[in-house]
Amino acid sequence: MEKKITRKEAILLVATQLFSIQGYRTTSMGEIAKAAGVADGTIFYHFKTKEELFLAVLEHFKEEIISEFSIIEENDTYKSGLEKIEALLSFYIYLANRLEDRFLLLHRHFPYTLAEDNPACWNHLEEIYNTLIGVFEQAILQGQADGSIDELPARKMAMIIFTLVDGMVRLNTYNIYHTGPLYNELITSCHRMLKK
Amino acid sequence: MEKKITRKEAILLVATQLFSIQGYRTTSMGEIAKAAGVADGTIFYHFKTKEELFLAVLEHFKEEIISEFSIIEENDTYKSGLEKIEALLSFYIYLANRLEDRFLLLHRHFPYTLAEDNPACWNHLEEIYNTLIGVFEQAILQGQADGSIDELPARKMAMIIFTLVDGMVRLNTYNIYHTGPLYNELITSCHRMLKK
DNA sequence: AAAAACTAACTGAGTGGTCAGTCAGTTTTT
DNA sequence: AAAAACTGACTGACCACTCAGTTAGTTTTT
Repeated sequence: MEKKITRKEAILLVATQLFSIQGYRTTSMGEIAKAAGVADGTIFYHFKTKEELFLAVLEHFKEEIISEFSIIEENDTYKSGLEKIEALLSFYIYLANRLEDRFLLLHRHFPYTLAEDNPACWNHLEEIYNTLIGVFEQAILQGQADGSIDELPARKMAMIIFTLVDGMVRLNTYNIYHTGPLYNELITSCHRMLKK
Repeated sequence: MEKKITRKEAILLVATQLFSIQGYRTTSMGEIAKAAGVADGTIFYHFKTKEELFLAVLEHFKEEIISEFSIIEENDTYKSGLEKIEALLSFYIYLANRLEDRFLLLHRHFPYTLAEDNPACWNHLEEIYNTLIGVFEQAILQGQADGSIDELPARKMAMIIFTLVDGMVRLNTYNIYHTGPLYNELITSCHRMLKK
């Protein structure tokens, strides 16, 4: 028995793709309606405004991110903290590929502009970043406990590593450089940065 | 004797700021005209379309970047390649602060979307990135010659380092985290990455 | 069991507003 | 006087959002 997708879910799905790929301003509500196979008015029945629809998209992504990384966190069978960092880097790149459109959304400017005067938006973004940076921080702390990682400020180093891997994902989606061939250098660089 | 600014220059200046801060789609030609103290039609006298105005802004930024880094390249009195990397990291952050709006433009999505079907735009972006990455690459090669930097693939490591600084600048402008306190960790991380 | 009443989901034509680009005419420069 | 620079009212296209009404399904009444 297939669970049949509701119209509201269809709208949210299509909106995620179009907002991500084309951008918020560039995507019209009519376009979303058409792509979702729904009348223009139907969107406004489920989501009061365009902004509210966008926030629903962002909230859904937040929940997805948290869920993905909590699975990784539980399944914690790495030998050392340093090895866990390497595994997390791989997973981050894998996830950014699998959830390509949502990560693209995170690399657009609109969410951050909206966040300036929309506390709900700001909270979603903060939770997303806290999750993404948090996993690296935990691995660093673990590595410092087991002796595989040097005594460096854990949170700050986590931000450095996040910045690096996220920057690579971003550069890749912008199509200026293909960062795929940089994978080995990413791993060894982080290794050199952290090891005792 | 002040060199008096032409109307065309005034339009270009205002357009740079507004496109950077507000975004391309969100900024109307009327808004630019008003801010530049010029009639709506005047913009179209100097720039045929909005897209052409944007390209002029990007081209101007490209020339600015190239000029800034060629000065640094000439004034080359650092003891070792590794020390030059550190100096370049500082300069990058200093420049990203001084040319805040133009760097913001580089972190928006529109230029990359436009580049997909506009070769001129693509060339501007490529030259900008080649300049930014090139300076790090040269410093690495120099460091490998003088023995201060390990034998790693120079171009790839330059991209890694660029990604790291640029990602920090970007994270900072998005106001989620203030990356200023990460400056020391940035320097030491790059040092650990590269040193023999 | 049939009819009536009610309800949530949905529709699409219509509205007011915005915006890139035009153009006929005016002002400034050479 | 000719050319170049400039003006601002105007146009057609687009867009977020509204709303009066339709449809399908459920509950209540008879």
